[in-house]
Parts: sequence; structure tokens; C-alpha cells
Amino acid sequence: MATQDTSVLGFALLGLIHQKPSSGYDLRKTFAETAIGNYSSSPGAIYPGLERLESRGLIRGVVEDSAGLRRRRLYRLTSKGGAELKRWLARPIEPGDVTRGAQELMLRFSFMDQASGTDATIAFLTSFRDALKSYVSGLESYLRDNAPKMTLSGRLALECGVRGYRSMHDWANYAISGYRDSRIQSTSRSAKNREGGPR
Amino acid sequence: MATQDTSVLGFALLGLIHQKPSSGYDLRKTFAETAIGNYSSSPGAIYPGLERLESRGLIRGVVEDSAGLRRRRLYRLTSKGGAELKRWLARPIEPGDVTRGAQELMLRFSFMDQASGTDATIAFLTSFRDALKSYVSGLESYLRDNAPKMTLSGRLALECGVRGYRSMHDWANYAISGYRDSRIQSTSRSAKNREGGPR
DNA sequence: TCCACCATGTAACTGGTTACATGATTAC
DNA sequence: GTAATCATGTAACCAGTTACATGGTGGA
Repeated sequence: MATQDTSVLGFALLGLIHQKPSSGYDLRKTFAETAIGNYSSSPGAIYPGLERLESRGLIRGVVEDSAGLRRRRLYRLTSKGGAELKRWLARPIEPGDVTRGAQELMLRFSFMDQASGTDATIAFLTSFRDALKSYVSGLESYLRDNAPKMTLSGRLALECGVRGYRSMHDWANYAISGYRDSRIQSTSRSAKNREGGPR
Repeated sequence: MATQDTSVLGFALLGLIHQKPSSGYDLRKTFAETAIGNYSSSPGAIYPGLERLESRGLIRGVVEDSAGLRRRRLYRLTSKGGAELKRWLARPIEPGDVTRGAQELMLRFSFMDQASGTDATIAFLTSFRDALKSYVSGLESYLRDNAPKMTLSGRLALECGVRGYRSMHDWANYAISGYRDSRIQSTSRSAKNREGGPR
């Protein structure tokens, strides 16, 4: 069955709406103004995208005309939508996820500490880091084997990729330590850390 | 007029065919096996893409049945196609090109030393580096202003982006020095470097 | 009054995805 | 003979782009 599956844009919408109930217009602004990744922002992408999510029961839009403002359709996650988002966030990282689209993994991460716990986030980062490591070493050995056959610009372009993924790998370690620190702070040095913490 | 413009995939095909006349199958393998960027590789993308280019007179495919092999349609650039490729490679980098798709810029770069001269490549890299610098500083100031309002994972995700673009920036400097070295080698230390060089 | 902006939508087109179909050649 | 792989293609579907349309609201 599984009606059909959610696109990356769909998950981006789900994640943003989870952070804060929003109208289509709000979401368009977010996509246009922030560096959240290169997603649409065009009305022809957002509004149909929202309709799709709503028709699948993942979000529900309610017109609010509280102030003197024009009707604004404010969307909120349904519990089904929340579950869908959580399932996406919890997906294990498969080999190949890094290759085609570390972007999507970063998008997932950026929604994590809202909807997942610190432990899950650290686990995600660890797995991401390992995947990056093996991907980088794959690229490096490819480079070692093929550098002679490649053009200068081709080789340099590959090196750019290697550096980029390596910087992501280093970032992942940095991020992990950031979460470890935040966990220590929120448990404030004592032994009694019931899971949950602030918010 | 301008029939219509070439997609990124179209330029990728043009660039690869320029490097080496290829069949659709060859190109699919290249996309599937190398880290050239995340392009199609599916037959439903490649073959129609090639047909589109051919119908616009940018490439021409000839069936070769030299060996006992099955018919293979080998594509070559036409002069019109070569001009289209050169024009794409020579496009100035506009603000915003970095934001949505450093990938495309890297693809352009990876074809450069085939079809453009060393000087043009260095100019491209310099301009790319400058664009990256200003983009990075924009992200950094956004981060400075908004860090308090952001979630931990949101902030970290942005920092990942900053690091990535900064690593590209550093790479650009590295690549520039690579081209300078190659130019020195090919003019072998003397004063008379007429532009052009090998090829 | 008119402009700018808030806010939503729609239609035509384009291109990519998945999945299927086909057939030739080579190696076992 | 049959499996793998070379090689090309096609069809149905889906999502995104551009461009246009509409209308409310607030301020000059």
C-alpha cells in the first residue's frame, strides 16, 4: 500500500512545519532567504507540495483570519505527519546515501534535535561520520589509481570533492563533541539524568 | 529565438563527448561509476538527453559497427556544440551562482582545461574564489546574528555549510597555484611566454 | 488613487524516474 | 543452451519551473 513516499521537499516542509506551524508563504520565505538547501521556494512547488502532504493526512491547514490580515492557511503536523517525520529522521544511513546527497542527510540532521533525542542525534552523527570516512577513502584510492590518466582540472575537481567530504567528516566529530557537551551541561555534573532535558 | 537552453545534464554530456566521442552506454557508465556529480545515469535520462542535443545540432551520432559488436551510436560534438560548450565554460560567475549550485561551477571547471586555456581557467578560479569568499562571509554574519535564535542542530548544520564553502575557497587557491605551476613548467623559466601554450 | 507587498493559487511545459522491452554478443 | 553483459530504447508518471492570475491590505 504505502500510498506513496514523501519527497525530500516534502520532508523539508514537514520538518519546518514541525518547528513552527506555517503558511505556504512563510515556507516560501524560509526557502528563499535561508541557506536551508536549494529547495524550490516557487509557489508552483510549495503549494502543490503542501496539498500533497495534506491529501495524505500528514499535515492539516486551517485558515486563520484573526487579525485584519488576509486569510492565511496555517499548516500543522498531524500525528501521522509527526510519525512520518520521525521515521525519516530515524532511518539508518545506508552506504550510498552519502554519495548521492549528503544534502538530504544534513537536512535530516538540522531537524533532529527538535524531534529526536540527543542520543539519537549523536548516533546519527557517528554513523554519518563513519560513512563519510569510508566514502572519502574510496575517493582517495580512486584518485591514487587514476590521477595519471586524468586531466589537471578533472583531478583538481575530484580533490575538491575529497576536501569537501573530509571537512564534513571533521565537522561531524566537532558536532558530536558539541552534543556531548550539551548533555553534560543539561545533566549538570550529577548522576541523575532522567532522559528528556530542556524541551 | 535561441531554440531553448541547455540543461546542466546537457552540458555534462557535451563536456564528456568533447573529451572523448562516446555512446549513450559509455556516458551512462561514466555517470554511474565516477563521482562526476549526481547526474542521471538512467537510460530514460541519457538517451532522450542525447536526442535533444542532436535535434538541436549540437552533437551528431554515427552508428559504428566496425568490430563484430552490436551497433553503437557514437556521438561527437559538432562545431555548434563546441561553441555552446565554450560559451558555457566562459560564462561569468554571477552572485548567486555559488548559492544554488557550486556543483555546476565545479562541473564547468572540470571540463575547462580541455576547452579553455590556462589563463581563462585561472581567471575562472579567481572569480570563483572571490564569490566563495563573499558567500562565506555572508553566511558567517548570518550565523553571528542568528545563532542565539537557532536550534543546536540548525546552527551546527549551518556551520557545516560554512566549513564546506571555506574548504572550497581554500581549494580554489590551491588549484590556482597548481595552474600557475603548470604554466611555469610549460614556459620553462624564460621570459617569452606567448599566450596559448601546449594544445 | 496607486503602489508595494502579503498571500494563494493555476496552467503549460520540461525533464527526470522507474520500470519495462528488446536484441545482439560473448563466455561458460 | 543459457547466463551475463553490451547497448538502445520507450512509456507512464511525477515533480518542479516559469509565468501568469487574483485579490486583500496598508501606507504615501
